[in-house]
Amino acid sequence: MDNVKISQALSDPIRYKILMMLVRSDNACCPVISNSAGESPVGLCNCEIMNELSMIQSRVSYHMKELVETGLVNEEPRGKWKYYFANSKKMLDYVDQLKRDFNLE
Amino acid sequence: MDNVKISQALSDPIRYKILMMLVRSDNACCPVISNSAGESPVGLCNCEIMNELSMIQSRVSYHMKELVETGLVNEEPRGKWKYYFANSKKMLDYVDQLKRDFNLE
DNA sequence: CGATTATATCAATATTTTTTGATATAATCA
DNA sequence: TGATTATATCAAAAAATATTGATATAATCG
Repeated sequence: MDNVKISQALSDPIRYKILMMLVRSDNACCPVISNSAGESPVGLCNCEIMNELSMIQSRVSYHMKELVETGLVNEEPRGKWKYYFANSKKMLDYVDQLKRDFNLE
Repeated sequence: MDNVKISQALSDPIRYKILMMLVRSDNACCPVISNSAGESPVGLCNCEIMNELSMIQSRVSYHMKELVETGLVNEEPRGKWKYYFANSKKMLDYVDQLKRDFNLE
């Protein structure tokens, strides 16, 4: 199920942290941009995450791919950078499904 | 963090399914019992889960231990059986923490 | 254009998680 | 009591994930 895959994405402390960073991201090391929804400035690029978490580049790339694959994160290439945005809609869907599956509230 | 550990518990399709079964459990293969909160009949024993999911006993044991360790499931030994109950409070805590961490709603 | 910078991917390794079968414990039943 | 039944645990194997370093791609900068 979709929720299992998302739980799996959230089950790594690094990815969980990155998601929180994205949610809270304002502008970054990289040039300030708007996302496609016109909100501005939001998003983080790989390099920012690397620096923030002191991780090597391929490791960041790997985890971002995992996150993007679940839909929890959207990406937007911009010049030589790639920006990432938290997808709140998807997060909410996850929570709502949990509530349904586990009879909450 | 606690939420990472819980996500990890939810990230296995079998455990996710068992949780749903527990939430929906009424009475079972084993004698009908009440849980310590006096609600009755609820809970499932190992054997029920084994049969339902066609899993060997040690595998069920392993997954139940994982679930109990997160607090998502409570256990109650009763004679030679062990009954399991979904802990809705813990599930709600998880959801609430998600909302806070990811700025939902 | 060539050099630099950002990111992706790949193969090898390491680590973690899951599964199995065997054995242990402990309660009930006859 | 001994036999049976339910569950736990353990060691080994299998499978899945994560990490690293190397190399590839592709955009920008001078």
